[in-house]
Amino acid sequence: MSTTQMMKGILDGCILAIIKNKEVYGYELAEKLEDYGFSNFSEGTIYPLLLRMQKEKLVTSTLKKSTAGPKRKYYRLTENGEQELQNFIERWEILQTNVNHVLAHETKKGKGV
Amino acid sequence: MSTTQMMKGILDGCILAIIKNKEVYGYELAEKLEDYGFSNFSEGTIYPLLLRMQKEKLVTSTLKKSTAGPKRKYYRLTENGEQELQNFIERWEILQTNVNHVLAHETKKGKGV
DNA sequence: CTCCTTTATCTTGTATTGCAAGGTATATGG
DNA sequence: CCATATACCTTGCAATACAAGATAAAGGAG
Repeated sequence: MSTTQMMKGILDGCILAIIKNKEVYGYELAEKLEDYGFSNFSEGTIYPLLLRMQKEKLVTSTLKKSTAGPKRKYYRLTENGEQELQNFIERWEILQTNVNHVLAHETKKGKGV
Repeated sequence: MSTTQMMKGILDGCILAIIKNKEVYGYELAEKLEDYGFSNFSEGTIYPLLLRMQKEKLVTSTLKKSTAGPKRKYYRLTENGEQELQNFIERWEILQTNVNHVLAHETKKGKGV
C-alpha cells in the first residue's frame, strides 16, 4: 500500500479540473499540482498522461512560443473532456461516500486521529 | 479513466477497516463490500489481496468448519495491520483534502451536481 | 452411489497507470 | 562554443484490479 497506488485514476480528474479553468502547459500543471499538495510526482507521470488524454480526445493542445525556452504546449478541454470531468466528479463522490462509510464503521470504536 | 483504477490502493484500507471490527472470511468480506456500495468486483480481486496482506503480516488467518461448504478462512488484524490501517486513514484524508481542493477550483464556477 | 447446486477458496493471465531515469530541444549569458 | 534553465518526450518497471477458470466440501434428487 502506498500513496502511489492511491493516485491511480484520480490524477486524471484533477488535471481535467485544472485545465477546465484556463489553458495550461505541462510544466505549469506539474507546479500547480504540487501547490495543491500532490507531492513526489515527476514529469514522467504528467506528460504521458496528457498525451493519453489527447489521444482519447479529452483535451486539445496548441503550441506557443515561450520567452525562456522551447515552445510550450497549452492544453484545453474538449466537450468530451468536460463530460469526463463530470463523470469523474460523480465517481469521486461515490467513492468518498463508500470509503468514509467503511471507515466510520471503524472509527466509531473511538480512535480520533 | 474507470472506477477500477480509482480503487487502486483503497480497497486494502477498506478491508483492513472491516477486519478490524471482527473476524471475517473472504466470501463474507466480498458481500460486505458490496453492501457498502463497492459494486462490480469479483473474487479474483479479494482473494489475491487477502493473501498478499497475509504475506505482509497485516493479517493472520484461521480455518474453521462451515456448515454449508468447505472450510472458511477467517482473517484477523495484526498489530502491523492496525498501524497500516491508521496510515491508510491519514493518507486517505490528505488525498480527500487535495482532490476536493482541486475540484473546488472547478465547481466554484457554478456546476452543482 | 452418482450427479448437481451452493458455498468457499485459489491460480493464471491481462490491462492500466504512476514513476524513475534518461534523452531532446530552445533561449540566454559567459 | 559551452553551460544553465526551461520545457517536452520515451522507455521500462512495478503495483494492482479483474475476468476466467480450477478446486473442494456438503446436501439433496434420482
